[in-house]
Parts: sequence; structure tokens; C-alpha cells
Amino acid sequence: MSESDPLQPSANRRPARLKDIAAATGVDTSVVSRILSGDAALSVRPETRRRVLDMAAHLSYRPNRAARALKTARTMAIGMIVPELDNVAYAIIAQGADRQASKSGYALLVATGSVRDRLAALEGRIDGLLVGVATSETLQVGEIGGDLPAILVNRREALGIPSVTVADEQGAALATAHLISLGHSRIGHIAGPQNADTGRRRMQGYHSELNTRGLEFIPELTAEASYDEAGGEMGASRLLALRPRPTALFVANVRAAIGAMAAARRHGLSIPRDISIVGFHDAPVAMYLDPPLTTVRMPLREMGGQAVESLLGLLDGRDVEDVCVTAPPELVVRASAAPPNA
Amino acid sequence: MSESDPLQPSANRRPARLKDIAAATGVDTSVVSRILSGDAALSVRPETRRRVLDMAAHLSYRPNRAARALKTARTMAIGMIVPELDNVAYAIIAQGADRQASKSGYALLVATGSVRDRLAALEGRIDGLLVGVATSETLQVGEIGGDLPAILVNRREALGIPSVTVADEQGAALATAHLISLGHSRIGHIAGPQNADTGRRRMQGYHSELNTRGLEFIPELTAEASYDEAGGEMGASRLLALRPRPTALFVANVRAAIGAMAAARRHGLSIPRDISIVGFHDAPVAMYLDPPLTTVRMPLREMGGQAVESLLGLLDGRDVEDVCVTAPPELVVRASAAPPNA
DNA sequence: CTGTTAGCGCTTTCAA
DNA sequence: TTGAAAGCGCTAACAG
Repeated sequence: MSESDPLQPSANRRPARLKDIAAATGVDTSVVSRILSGDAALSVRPETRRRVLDMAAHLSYRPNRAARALKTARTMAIGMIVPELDNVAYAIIAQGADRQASKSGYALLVATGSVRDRLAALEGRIDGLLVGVATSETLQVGEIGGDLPAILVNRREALGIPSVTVADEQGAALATAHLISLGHSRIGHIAGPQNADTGRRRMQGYHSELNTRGLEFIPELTAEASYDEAGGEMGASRLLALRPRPTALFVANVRAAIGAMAAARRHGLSIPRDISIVGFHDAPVAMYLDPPLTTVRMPLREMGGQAVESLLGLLDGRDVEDVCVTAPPELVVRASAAPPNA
Repeated sequence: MSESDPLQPSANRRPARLKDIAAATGVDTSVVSRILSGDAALSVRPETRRRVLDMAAHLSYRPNRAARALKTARTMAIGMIVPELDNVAYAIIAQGADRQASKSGYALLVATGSVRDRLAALEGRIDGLLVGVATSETLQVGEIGGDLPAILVNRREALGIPSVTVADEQGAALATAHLISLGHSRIGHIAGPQNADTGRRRMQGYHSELNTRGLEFIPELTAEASYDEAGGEMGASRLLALRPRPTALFVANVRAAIGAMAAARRHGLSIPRDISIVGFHDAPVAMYLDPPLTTVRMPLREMGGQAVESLLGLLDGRDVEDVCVTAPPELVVRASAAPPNA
């Protein structure tokens, strides 16, 4: 009477262990283990294998993750730290990462906040880390993850940590080129934080495209801003107060672009008649703005997938290089940019 | 020469174990364990404690989570499944949950997607689950988490799983009352999916406020829509085609409200002159829309915190009731709602 | 005040 | 083709 029938699975009994399957089938736990984990090098009578498999299913056996992790020193999970949850860009990156991780049998655990804070919570639960914070708290190599293998996502820093990025310069150049083709020559740039790699690279792309097309880069036409509506609003307010006023604005982020549009309205400017605006990254909301926002779409999902691949490389002890996802940025033309009115 | 000095911590050596501290201090592992985990019932010479603590710090000891989890059968982590990452509401709920979890020494692990999919990844890594999917795939009690204690967040279902919600009816009533006070009597409602608890409860609040104020509930003035821009756009298009046209719209979600605003514009209607719009939930973007969107702010952070509290109650074996967070909804008046023009 | 001991559930070498 | 045995790092009951 000490135990109820161990062959009957039941909602509220302790989960089945390897040992239970062994007992129920008369096969040793070590063999059961090898059968269930699909050990190819194992030769076992087909009938034995069947019996074990059936019993495992019948008892709805789930391997105990803690025990396995203790034994193998692997958690089969990877962590990802992003600055904020409600950000389309990171949501898409995470999607790509998640899919790639699943493919390799890894779980992706997402956490928000600063690396320093979140690391404590994640430590010991993951085998490696994707660091997706774009604006840099200054990160020291050691500080980043103890000895946790890590990949920088969407940013590059001289930390000895491999990075995976997209072609921000190229994307920014594309946006700028669009504006130039439309006939604009006085084009402002609401840049992202310049302590962030992404902010710098987008600025760079803007700058070099201007030069390529024979236009002068004018620092005054440039405003550094945070990647949110408030930042875009402030940045645009400054640039729109300039005389002569820029006829177009390339904004380094969708949220900031929304802020910039608000600023334009407050200045009594009509978009795109008086001022053209192009955003960076695409988001569903862009299509529903007034006017719908022209943006450039970056291969973010691919970046997430590549980041996981790089990390798994690191875990396998391979050397991993910085990689820049090659899928080309794509201009999504909507209605917020038009030729300047002469 | 088999090992380098175990007293020197070094970047790339295997992490220190309890055993190492024991060896280095001449104190038994069991005592070290009790000292480091702050066992109150332990009496130990202050000097011994110091020595152990110092050595632990010196070797930068981090307890092995897998071993601890195996031993204690506790992971000290809780999971949260949300339908999508880029959603302010869930971002805020998660923030509240995270904070409360940390307070109790738990880590919060966030995953996106369907419960069924994500559960496999989370299983064995968490002690309990916060289920924050608002639109219901039909969920069976057993299906939800094996025997994992779970709390439903932001939705109520007859599943035998305790829920934590906010006063959606009250919030919806507040929005509706605002419109009525402004003088509107023909008020449409773009509702959320009616297979989702939140959608139903907001509809309910709209309905009953209408009745309370002596206004008739007219089903035709109601459109069911998904919680995104496209849904809001379509719902609003339908309602705005009605004759006589509603003079105001209460939209069950910010994203849908943005879509509704776009629809109004496409119909050549000016907001709020021709049509007033009130959204549900607040988001930074609301302030930067044209016109800035009036919304009702719900106590989402509190809901997240309460959800964790309820879950921890479950983990402690306590009985847990459904709870509705009492902090009152708050009307955030901006410019998208005004008196109807007679 | 401190140490001994057993064992959590699993994987893996080695032997039969 | 299968089994025995050891041990991952930790905690907790019990003994001294």
C-alpha cells in the first residue's frame, strides 16, 4: 500500500523517472537512457526498444532537466537580453533567434533590462548569451557574462565578443538616396544615440551617401536623439527651426519618426508637402500613420537566426567571426516622402 | 602540477564549488552550504563564517543551479507566456511581474507564442507559469502545463486555474462615460475578439454604461476586430459606413485605435470634429498621434505583480482565488474626443 | 558548533 | 545486446 500502481500514469503523481521505466520494463536505466536519447551507437533488440518507448510514452516520461544539466553541464538554453520588450525590432530579432534555437534543440529565454541586472537571473540557466542592447552602458568583456559565451546582436563593440549586425550604413544610405532622388538637397538626419553603434553606423551611411551624391554633410542638419517618440520630437523641433529649413528628414528609428511627424505638425508643416520624412526599420504602425511612413526594412529575423548560429559555433568551440547579415535592406515606399515643392 | 593554485580565482577555470571553499577553509561543505544560504538556524563561530564568506567572495563562488534544482526540486524561476513581444501592454505586465518575482528571489523567464509550443521549452526550467495569452486557443486544464502550477493573467476562463485581471468592464465604462458626457449618444464600439475574455469584458462595460446612462445598446454599432491596426481599420470602416454615422468610437485597444483613426481619415472624416475616438490602454505613441489619442490607462504593472503573488501562493500550497486588481482605471484625456458638432 | 552521510535523476565508461 | 557503478554539485537529516 506504499504506492499506487506505477504503471498507471495519473495527473497528480510525481513524474516518471528513468528508473520507473527501467523497473516497469525490466531493462536497465542506462539502456533506457540510451534508447530514449536516441543514442545511435547503441544496438538493442528492436523489441526491447519498442517496449521501452511504449512505456515511456505511457508514463508520459519527461526527462528531468536539472539532473541532465547537472550531469552534462549543459542547460540547452540560451538567453537573450534586450533593452525593452515593446519594440518591434527586438521582437522580430527574437523571433528569428527563437526559430533557429528550436531547430538545434535549444530554448530561447528572453529577459529585459540591463545586462548586469539580468545576468544574475539568467546565470546558471543558460549555456550562452545573446546581448541585444543597442545603447551601450559601457561593457567590459569580463563583466558581460562571467565566462558565458556571448554574441553581440545588432551592435559591434571592441570587446572581443563576436557580433552579428545588419548593414545599417547601407540601409541609411538607401533612405538618404531615396530622398536625394526625389530632388532633396537639404536633408536633415535625426540620429540615434551616438554612444550606440547603430546610431553611429546609420549616421555614417547618411553621411557617405550625401558625399557620394556630391552633397555636403552639414553637422548642423544633424540631431542626436533617443530612439523613441520624445527623442524624435525634440530632434525634429531643433532641425525644423533652422533657416533655411531642411526639406527632408531621415530619422534613424520608427518611433523617433513618429515623434518627428508630430513635431512637423506642431510647426504647421504638412508632410510630405513641406517636409519629407523617412524612417528606419519597418513596423505595422507605419502604414497607418498620417501620412503612411516610408521606411527601410532591415533583415532583422535573419540577424536573430544568425546570432544563434554564431553562438552555437562558440559553444562548439569554433572560432567565430563578426558577421554582417547580407540580405539587402529594402525601401518601403509609402507617402511620407515626396519631391520638395520648389 | 595537476591543478593551478585553487586559491587564485582566474577568468578561465572551472567555477568554484562548495567543495573548493570547504577545502580552502578547512570547513565542511555542509557547513559552507548552510552559511552561504544564510541558514538562520545555524550557529557558527563568527570567525568561521567570515572565513567562509571571504573565501566564497574571493573565488567568486556561484552556486550551481542545476545541482541545487535537482536537490531541492525547485528551479526558482517562473515562466510567462505572452502572445507577442511587441505589445506595450504585455511589456508593462511583464515588468510588474519581473519586479515582484525578483523580490522573492525568483527569475522571470519570458516566452512568446502559443502555450502548447512554448511549454515544451519551458518545462523543467520553471516552477510555475503565468499564462498571458488573451485570445483563447481553447485551453484544457491538463493541457496548460502538465502539473505545473499556473495563473491566468489578464483573462478569466473556467479552467480551474486562478486568474488575475484588471477591471476591464470598469475601464470600458469609463471610456464610454467620457464620450457620453461629451454629448455623444450614437457611440460605436470596435470590440476585441469575442473569443477573448478581455474582448468580452470590454464590450460588457461599454454595454452596461450605455444602459446606465439611458442609452440603447445597438448591436449594429459594434464591430468585432483583432487587436491590431488592421483590425481597427476594418472595424471602423464598417461602422463609419453606417447611416446615420456614429459620432464617436470606443476602440478596445491602442493599436486598433490607430487603425480606426486611419479609417476615419480615409473616409474624409476629421477627428474629433466629425468623429471622436477613445482607445484602451495607454502607450507612449498615443501622445504623438494626430490628434493625440485619448485613452484609458489600466493598472497593468500591478496586475503583473499580483499575478506573481498569486502564483507564489500556489507554490506554497495555499488556496488562491481569482483576483481583480482594484487600482482604478484612469482616463487619459488628450485630443481625439470632443463634443459632437450639432 | 561542526562533520558524516545519503541521495536528488541522469549519463557514461567499462565490463560482461 | 545489456548491466554495474560512479559521479555531476548540492542540501538536509542526523550524529557527534
